[in-house]
Amino acid sequence: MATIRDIARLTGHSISTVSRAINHSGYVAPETKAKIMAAVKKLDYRPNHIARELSSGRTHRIGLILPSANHPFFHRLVNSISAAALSAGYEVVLLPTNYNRHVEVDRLEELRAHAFDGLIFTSRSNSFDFIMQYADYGPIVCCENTRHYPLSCAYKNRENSFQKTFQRLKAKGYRKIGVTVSRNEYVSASAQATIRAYQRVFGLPLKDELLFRDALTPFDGATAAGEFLAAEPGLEAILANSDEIAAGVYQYCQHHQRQLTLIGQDNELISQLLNFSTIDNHLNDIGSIAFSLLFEKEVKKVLVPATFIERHLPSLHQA
Amino acid sequence: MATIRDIARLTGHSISTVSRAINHSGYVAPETKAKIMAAVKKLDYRPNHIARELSSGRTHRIGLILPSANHPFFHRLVNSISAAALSAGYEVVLLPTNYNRHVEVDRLEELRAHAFDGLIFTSRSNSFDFIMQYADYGPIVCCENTRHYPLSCAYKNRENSFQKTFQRLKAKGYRKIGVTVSRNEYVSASAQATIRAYQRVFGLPLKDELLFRDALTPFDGATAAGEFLAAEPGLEAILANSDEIAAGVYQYCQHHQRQLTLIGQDNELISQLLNFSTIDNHLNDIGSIAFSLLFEKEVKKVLVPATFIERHLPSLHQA
DNA sequence: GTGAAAGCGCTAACAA
DNA sequence: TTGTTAGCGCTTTCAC
Repeated sequence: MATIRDIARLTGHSISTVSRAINHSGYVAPETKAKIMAAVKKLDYRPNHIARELSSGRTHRIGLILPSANHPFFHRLVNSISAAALSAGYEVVLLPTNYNRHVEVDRLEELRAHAFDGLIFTSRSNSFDFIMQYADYGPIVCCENTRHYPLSCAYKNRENSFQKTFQRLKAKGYRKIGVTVSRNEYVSASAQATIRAYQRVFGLPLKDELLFRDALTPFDGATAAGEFLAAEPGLEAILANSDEIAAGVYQYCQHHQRQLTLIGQDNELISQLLNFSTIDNHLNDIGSIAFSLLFEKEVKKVLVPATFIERHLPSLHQA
Repeated sequence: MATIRDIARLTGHSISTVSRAINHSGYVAPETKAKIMAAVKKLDYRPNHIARELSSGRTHRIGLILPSANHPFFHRLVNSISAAALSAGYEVVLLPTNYNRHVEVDRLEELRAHAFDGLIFTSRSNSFDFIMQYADYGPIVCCENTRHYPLSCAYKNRENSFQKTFQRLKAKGYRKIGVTVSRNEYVSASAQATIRAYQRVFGLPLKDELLFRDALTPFDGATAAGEFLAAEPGLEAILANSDEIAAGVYQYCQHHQRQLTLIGQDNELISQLLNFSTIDNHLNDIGSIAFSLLFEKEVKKVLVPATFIERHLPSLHQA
C-alpha cells in the first residue's frame, strides 16, 4: 500500500502539499496538483481511512444499539436511521446486545473510546442513570421517552395513544379487552402506562389476567389469546404490542373459531393483509429524528404522535 | 480526555509500560501494574479506539453491502451476519446502496482505504469483474453464486430448487403456473434459471405472459396475479420470489374470489399465517457462512441447499 | 521488568 | 504557493 509519503517522494513535493492536493483544500498550483494526481494514479494510492480519523478525531460513524435485528420494530428504525445517516455522510454500525447489559456497557465504553461519533439506543438494558454517565463522551439519543433525564430522545407517547385507542373501543361498545406488552426491564413502566390509560378511560383497573407481559413473538400472541379467553370467555378485543403479536392472536382465533377484534402496532404488512386495525407509531420519523438529534447542541425531546389506522373495527352496540 | 501519556506522567512510568499493563501483554511488575491501573481509574482513562486501529492496522469491522434494509431477504442476512460477527468480535457497518452503483463503488473504495477488514455483498450493482478488482484490498464475500469469478460466496442454487418445486407441482397435476422474479441487473440470469427449470420439468417454454419481472413489493405480487389471470384465466399456481410477494398474490385472490396455489420463499411469518408453501433458502445459514468465509485464505464457494416447506398444496389430479 | 524511540498515515498550524 | 514540523494516541521493537 502506497502512503502519502510515497506520493511525496515520487513527486518531489512535501507531504502537506500532497495532503492539500488530495483533499482539494488550501492552495496548490494546478500543475503541482496534476503531477500529484498522476502519482496517485500511478501508485494506486488511497488515503488511509483510519489515519484520517485519528488525525481529525472524528469517525463519521454512529453506533446503533438494538437487541437483535429480527424484530419489525427495529427494522423500521434501522432503516430510517441508516437512510438519514447515509445522506448525512455517516455510517451506522449495528450493535446488537441480545438484551445483555454487559454487552451494552461495552458499547458505551466504545463511545468513550471514540469508536463512534454518537450512539442511538433503540432499546436499552441499563438504566438512564447509568447511560447518562456516558453523555460526556459523545452524543447519545434514545428512541424512547427519557423523561427527566438529560438525554435527547425521539419517542412516541404510549399512554396517550393507548388512551385514544381505548376511547375508540369504548365508544364502540367494547368492555372486555386484553392487552399485551413487550418484554423489557421497564415492563412495569410500559405496563403501567397501559394500565393507567385503561383505568382513565374505563374508570376501573385492568384486570391482571387481561395483561400479558413479555410478548415478543407471534407465538406469545397466541398464548396470550389462550390465557385471556380462559380467564374471560367473553373477551371482545385484544390490543397487542405489535402487529406480529396481533397476528399470533389472529392465528389462535382461526384455530379455535373465535372472533376477536384485533389492534396491532406499527402498520406492518401483515396488519394490512389480515385486515386488522393498528396504531402507527411512525417509526420512520422517530428514526430520522433520532439521528438528527445527535447533532443538536442541546438536549431535545421530540414527541412523535401516533396515528390510529382503523380496519375492521365492528361496533358492539347492537350486540 | 486523558491519554496514555497522562497515565505515564502520573505514574512516573513510560508510555510503553503503561501500554503493556493496559493490554495485559508483556512483563509488568504487579505493583507497577496496580499503580498504573489506579491511575487509569483516577484519570478516567480509556485507550483510544482509532489510535489502536491505526497502530494495529485492523478495524475489527466489516462492511455489509445491501440495497436498503427494508426487505425480509436482507433482514435475515443482516441478522445472521451480525450475530456471527458479534461472537467473533467484529462489528458490522450497514452500507445501503439503494442499488446505486456509484455508492457501491464508494464502499469498495473504503475497503481499499482500510475502513473495513472485509466486505460482504448481499446484493450488488456492479459486475463481478469490477468488484473483483478490489479483492486485493481485503476479503470480499458474496451471498450469491460468483460462478467462475475468484470471489468467495455462500449461495443457494435457484435453478435446482425451482426445478424441484416445479417437479412437485407437476406431480400434483399442475400445468398452468405463473412465476415472479425479483428485480436486479441480473434479472435475465435469474429469470433464465427459472425458465430453464420450467422447461426442463414441463418440456415446454414458460410463456412470457406468465413471467413477471421486477417484483419487489406485495403490491407487485397483486399486479402480477392480475396480469397472469388476464393472460391465462385457468391459472393454477404462482411461484413467487418471496413470501411477501406471494402475500400480495393472496390479497389479490381474496379480493377477486380466486383460488390459486401459492409458493413463496424464505419461510417468513406471513407464509405460516396465510398457510402457503414456501421454499426455505436458509438465509441464516447463508449469512453466517458468508461471514466465516471472510477469514478463509482461499476462495471458497458454499452451496446452501434449499428446503421445500409444503403447506396447503392440493393435488389437482381429480379436478 | 522497564523505557526510549520509531513508527502507524494523516492533518493542520505556521513559516518561508 | 509550498514545505517544515508538530501532533493525533497507540503499539512494538530493542536496548538497558
